[in-house]
This record gives sequence, C-alpha cells and structure tokens, in this order.
Amino acid sequence: MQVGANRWRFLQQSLADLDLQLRKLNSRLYVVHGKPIEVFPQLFERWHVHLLTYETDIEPYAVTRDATVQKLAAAAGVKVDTHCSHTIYNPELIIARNMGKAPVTYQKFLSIVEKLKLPKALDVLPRLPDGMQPVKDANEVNDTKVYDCPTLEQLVKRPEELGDNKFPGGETEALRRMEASLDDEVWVAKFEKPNTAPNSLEPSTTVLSPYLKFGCLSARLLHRRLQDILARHPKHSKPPVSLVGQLMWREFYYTAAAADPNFDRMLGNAYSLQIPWQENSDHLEAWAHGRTGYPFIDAIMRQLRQEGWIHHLARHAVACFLTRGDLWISWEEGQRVFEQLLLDQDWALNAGNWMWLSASAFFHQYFRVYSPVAFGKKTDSTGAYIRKYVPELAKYPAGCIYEPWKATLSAQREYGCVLGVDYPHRIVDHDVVHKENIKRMSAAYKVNREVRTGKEEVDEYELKSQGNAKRKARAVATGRTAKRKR
DNA sequence: TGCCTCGTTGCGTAA
DNA sequence: ATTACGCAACGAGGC
Repeated sequence: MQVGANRWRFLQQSLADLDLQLRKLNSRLYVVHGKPIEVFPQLFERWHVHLLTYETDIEPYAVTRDATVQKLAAAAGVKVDTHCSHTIYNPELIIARNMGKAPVTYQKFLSIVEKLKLPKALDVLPRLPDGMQPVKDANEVNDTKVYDCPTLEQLVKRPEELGDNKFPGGETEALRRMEASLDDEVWVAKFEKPNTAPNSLEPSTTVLSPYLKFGCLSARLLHRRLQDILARHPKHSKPPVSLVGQLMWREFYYTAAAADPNFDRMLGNAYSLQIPWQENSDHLEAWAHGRTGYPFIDAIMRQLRQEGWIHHLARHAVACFLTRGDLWISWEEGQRVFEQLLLDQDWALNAGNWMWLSASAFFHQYFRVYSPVAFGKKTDSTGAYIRKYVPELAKYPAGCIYEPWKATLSAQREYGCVLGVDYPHRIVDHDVVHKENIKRMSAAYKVNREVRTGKEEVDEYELKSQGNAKRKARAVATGRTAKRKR
C-alpha cells in the first residue's frame, strides 16, 4: 500500500488525538508495533487477555489477517467479539437480502436498505471503568513509553512532501468539522452534490471523508445527525445527490467490494469490463504530477498532491482524463496514484469510483466525456482555481487560462509563461483523442457483449478444443485469470 | 423474448 | 437562465 506523507501525518494526528480523548476517559492508547499475527499471541499472554474485540473489515488483506488472529485467539483461549461498525449497514446482510449478490445499481441498493433497520449510533461514555489498564507481569517493561503514539518524525519518512496541514487528523477536528457543516441547516437540507463546485478555493463540500475513513467520525453518527436536521426541513434533497445520499454511496461501494476480493483490479473482477488500456509512462507521469498541459487537470492534480483532498467532481475530471476520456491508461494506475495521495484513501471507494469513471462498471454512458477545458469553466469562469494551483499561469487572462495554447507566443511572453518552457504543451489534443476513445470504448463493450452472450456456447465448446483464441479471450473477459482468490 | 425507462453530476449548439 | 437536441447509443431492471 502506497501511503504519502500527508496521510501519514493524518494518521499520526488521529492517533495522538485518540490517546488524548482516552486519557480524559481514564485510560490511554497503547500502540503496539509489529505484525498482528506475531504480536497478538505475545499480548494475550503478557496482558492476560480474556476478550479481544475489533471492528470487521471487508478488504482482503484485513479479512485474511483477522481470520488468522481469530485462530490465534481461539488457541490462546481468548474470546473474540467483532462488530460491523465502519459502515451504517452490514454489507453481508445486504448481499444476503439480494439473493447472495451485491446490487450493481444504486437504486437497487437503496430499495434494499430502505427495508432494513437502522443500526444505533453509540453515545460516548463519560468515563471508562477502573482497571482497564493491561496487567503487568514480571517480564513487562516498566517503561510505558514503548506504547506511546508514534511521532510525526517516526511516521513521515519524506517530510519534504508534506503540504499545508489543511485537514488535521483526529476525532476532535472531525467533530468540529461536522458541527461546522451541520450548523447551516438550510445548506444541509438543500445539498445537491452535482451543484457543488469542484474548483472553489475553499471546499464546497464537507471534507468529512478522511475522518470517516480513519474512524475519527462514525458514519452512523453523521447519518443520525443528518436525519435529525432533515426532519426539521421537510423539503429537502434526497439520495443520490443529498448528503445522506453521499453516505449511501459509501455503503454501496462497500457492499459491492465485500463480494469480490479482486475489486481493486480489472483482471478477475466480476464487475469490471475488460478494456485494452495501453501503457504510457510519460503520460502517466505527466498526469500524476500535474504536467498534462491542461491547466484545469493540472491544478486538480497539484491540489491533490499538496493538500490530500480534491472535490468529488474534480476526481471525475482527472479520472476521466486519464482513462476513457483522453490518455487511455488503466484505471488501476490512477487508483495507485490516488491511493498514495488521498487522505481519504479507501480500498472499496477508490476502486469503485475508478471503475465508475472509466465506465468499467456501474456507469456505462461512456460517450459522456468530461471536457478538460469546459467543465471547470462552469463554476470558475475567471480561472482563480488554476491561478492558485498552477501559479506559472497566474497572469493569463480568463479568456485563455483554460486553453493557454490559444495565446500567441508574444502574448505568452507578456504573461510570463511560455509553453514548452515555463509550462508544458498539452500532451494530447482532447478534441481528437476523446472521439477516438469513444470508438475504443464502443469496441470494448461490443467484445464484452459477445463474450457474455456466447458464454454457454463457449463453455461446451472449450471442453472439446482447449487452447483456442476465443477461449483465452473469454477467460480474460470473465476473470478466469484471477490471481487473488479468497 | 423484446421493448421500454432510467441512470448522482457531458458537451456543444440552438432556441 | 433554462431547456432541448444530436451525439450515436451503454447496461440493469422491470414488464
């Protein structure tokens, strides 16, 4: 897993705040270093553990790890008590209610959860009971500093990559942020995600995603608070565009991801269309570092690298650009870059959204392509966002800041930024490539359709003639080459 | 089977 | 400002 400096900092701050809050409750945080399967058996013995309790997780790495820890606990006579609390609903329950399959449309998902009982959000205890400290035995180190939170210096190996600490980690900041957002009840009630700006200078949305991801904020608590507010405002927006709708998107992707351990890759992924993406390390590098020559795209990618958060629609614009829109590079590559840079990096949400944007799964209207020029203009016609994150273009007038190649050479000199010298020429011509790529998408969908409708026929056929090309193609398209199995 | 509607957030152009 | 249409046309789900 790639973890950039900004997310390491967020984790460190979250741990420090958690420790602080626990100390107010008559306890503290004990941070133990090492691999769970090696460390837990030692702790069971050293601390005379009777009960191990933790939150369940759907990510394959965590599922495997937790299964091993459970076995070790059983062997040590430790009772295990797990809770599904990271999401509002239990993904497994939704899958069970949908005849063993995760719903692949949001509306279908909603129709299922609307019939489910809403789990309670727990209240915070005023104080933990005494005796919640670990028992020390003769071998225990007296210096409890070994259990202290890691420091920033210990976690952040490349401090030069740290940006402004715009979104500090921790529950305290999470609750402060939530209250600040919920304070304007009319705004909450009217919220419609498509009408929020991806390129405002300050976030136009709540930026609670990093806090939900790290468990600083409970999705159930936020959901309950939203419902309380909506009850007072009968005329309110609704899923999928409302704030509750945003939480439901999170649930939607968690449910889909829980049903497929290959959710984060194309091959062997039951949801993903198989598309012949092409490798292009120069283009990938230019995209990842904000050097595509498209100011709107570059501004977004630079904001991501500096601050660790970009608006959801900004993610749409750059994800479409990397994949089906312009560069025709695999969504897995984009996923890797986001994984490193996003504070709110989440296995299920990152993969699910990349599949959505690349029209590989869940979303299929691939002829709807975001324009790297026009899209940003709708909410920032003057280009203030570009001037902030691509400062070399700061002197370009509104008329051509989204399309600097339209400025004459003498004008470029006048604005203090010559293309090819101070800022890159655009690496592709959107008007040309996006039309080619729509045709490529059409062809990929056609192959997928043929493979799908010819399935039974091929199944019989392949028994008799192993190794033919059609069989191979189908194996790829249906995920037969899966490497990761649960 | 086939047909229809709908789908979180497209763009460019026209009225 | 808002709406409609062509673009060339997807899959899921329901009947």
